[in-house]
Amino acid sequence: MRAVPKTDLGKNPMPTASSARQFPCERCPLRGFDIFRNFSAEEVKFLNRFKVGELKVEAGGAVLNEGGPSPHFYTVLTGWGIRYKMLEDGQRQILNICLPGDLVGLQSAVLHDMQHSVSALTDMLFCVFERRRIWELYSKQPSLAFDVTWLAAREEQMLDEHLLSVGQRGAKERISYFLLFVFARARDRGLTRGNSINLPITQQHIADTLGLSLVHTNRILNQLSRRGLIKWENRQFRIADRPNLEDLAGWRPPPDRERPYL
Amino acid sequence: MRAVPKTDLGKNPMPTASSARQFPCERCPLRGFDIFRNFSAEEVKFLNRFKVGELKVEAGGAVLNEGGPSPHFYTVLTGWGIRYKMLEDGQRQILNICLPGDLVGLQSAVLHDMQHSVSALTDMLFCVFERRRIWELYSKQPSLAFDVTWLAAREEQMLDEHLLSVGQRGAKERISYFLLFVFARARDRGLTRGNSINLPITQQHIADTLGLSLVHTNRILNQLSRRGLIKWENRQFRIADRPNLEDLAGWRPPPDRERPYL
DNA sequence: CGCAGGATTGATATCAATCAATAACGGTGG
DNA sequence: CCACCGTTATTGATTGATATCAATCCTGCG
Repeated sequence: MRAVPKTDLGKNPMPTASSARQFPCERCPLRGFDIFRNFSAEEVKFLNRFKVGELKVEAGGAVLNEGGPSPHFYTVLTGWGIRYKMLEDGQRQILNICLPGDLVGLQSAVLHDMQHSVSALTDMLFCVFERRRIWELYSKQPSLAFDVTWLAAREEQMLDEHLLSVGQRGAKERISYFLLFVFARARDRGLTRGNSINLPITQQHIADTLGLSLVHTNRILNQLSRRGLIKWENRQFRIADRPNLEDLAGWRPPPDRERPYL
Repeated sequence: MRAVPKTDLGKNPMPTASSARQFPCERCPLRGFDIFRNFSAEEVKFLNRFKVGELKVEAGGAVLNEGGPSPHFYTVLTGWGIRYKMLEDGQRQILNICLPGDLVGLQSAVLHDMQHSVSALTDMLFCVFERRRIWELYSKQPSLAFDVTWLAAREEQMLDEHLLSVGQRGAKERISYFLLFVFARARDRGLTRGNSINLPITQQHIADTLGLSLVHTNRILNQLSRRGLIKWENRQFRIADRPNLEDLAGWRPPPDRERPYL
C-alpha cells in the first residue's frame, strides 16, 4: 500500500488530439532506424490519410486511462512511457515500457475497453489514429493489418518473457534481466551510446515492474553496482560488465529482426 | 529447481498434422456457444479451405515447442492445454490455460519463432492451419484478419491481468483470482455445471502459473477449503462461497462479450 | 534557503520457499 | 493377488528472501 509519486499520476485527464502535424509520414521520425521496416509508396499514402494528427504529452502526463474506451490509438514517435495497471489499494504493476514504434491503445480499438493505462515518463509525441476507422485499415491495406497483428504478437511475447521473470526468477536475476531488456530495446531505437544510456526511469519504476519493494530493489541495484556489473547515477546508466550481467540474468538475445510499425 | 512431472513433458516431439477431418467448419464443435460469434457463409467457405486438417494430441502430449518455428498454427476445438516457458534450471512458468476457441501458435505464424511451448492437459483436438498461408487470410478475408488481431489482443489482456496478479497480489488473492478466472473461461465454453467443474489441473499447475511453491499452494488451498470458499477433491472443483471468494480475489467480472475464433 | 522527489541504510517482521516425511491412489508386472 | 512405483496431496519444522517501518541524505530547483 505504498504511494506512487505524484509525477506518475497523469496530469492530463484525457488528452485532446492535437492538431498540428509536424511529421507527414514520409518524414516519420521512425524512418531510418534499421529495425523498422520500409513501407511501399502506397502504404505511406494510406497512412498519411489514416493518421489524424499528432499528440504531445508532457512528462508525467496520462495518455490512456484504464476503464473506458478511447476514441484513439497511437504510435509512439518519440519519448518514453509506461503501460500499467492499478489495484484498488494503490499497488501498481507496470506491464511494459513504451518506446518509439510501439503501438498503444490497440485494445481500445479492437476490444472496445482499455484494461490498462499509459502515461509518459518523458515528454512524448504520438501519431494519432481513430479507433472507428480501424476497419479501413483491415479492408484496404492487408499488409498493414498484418503489421498490427505482428505488433500485438510481439507485445504478447514480451509479456510472456516478463511473466516468466516475475514468476520464476529471483530479485537479482529479474533486475538484471529487465535492465538488459530495456537497454536492448532502447539501443534498437538509437537511444544508447555504447553501453551507456540516459534512463528516464526511477528505482520505483523498476520495483513496480518486477513486483519488488523499492527498498529491496535499491539494495539489489547497489549490489550489482558494487560487483561492478552496472553503474547508475543520476539518470546515467551503464552496463559495466556485460558478459557477467548477461550471465546472471540468463539473458537470451532477442530474435529481433526487422519490425513493422504504423 | 523442482522437477516437473513427466506427464507434463511432451510425449510427442512434434506432432504430425493428421489427416482425417471429423469436423467440416459448418459443424465446428465451437458453434453454438453464445460467446462465439457467427460467421458469414463466405467466411465459413474460406475457412473450410484454409483449414488443412485436424490434430489429435493425447493428454500430456506436446503441441508446440519453444525454440523453433512451426509449420502450423491451431485453434483448440476440444480439451484443455497449457502454454508455458521453461528456464534452464527446470523452472516452469505457465503463461495461460488453453481452452476451446483459443488460437495457439500465432507467434510462429507471424514472428517466425515460438518462444513458448504448448502441451495438452487432457486429450485435445485442434483445427490445423498452415503458417505459410496466413497471408491468404489477410489478403482475402479482412474480417477474419481482424479476428486474429482480436484474439491476440485478448490474449495480451489476459497476460496483463495475470502479470498484475503475480507481481502485486499475495498468495491467497492470486489463487482465488486464478480459480475464478479459469472457472469463468470454462463456463463460457459450457464446461461447468452450476458452480462445479471437472478441473484437469493439479496443484503443481497452479503453483507454476502463479509463481508459488507447491507446498505453499497446497496450504493456501486447504485454507480456502477450511474457510468454506471452495471445495476441491479428486478433480471435482466447486466454488462454495462465490461472494466471499470474489471479494478475496478482488474479482472484476470480465467484460467478455461475444468473441471470434478461427 | 527550503523543499520535494528520489536514493540509501538499518532494524525487524512476515510471507513463502525449502527440506523432509508420510499418505492415498492407481496402475503394472510378477 | 500382492508388491512396487510414480503421481499427487498433505503436514511439520526450519530457513531464507523480501516486505515493511523508520530515518537520513542528497540534489536539483524555485
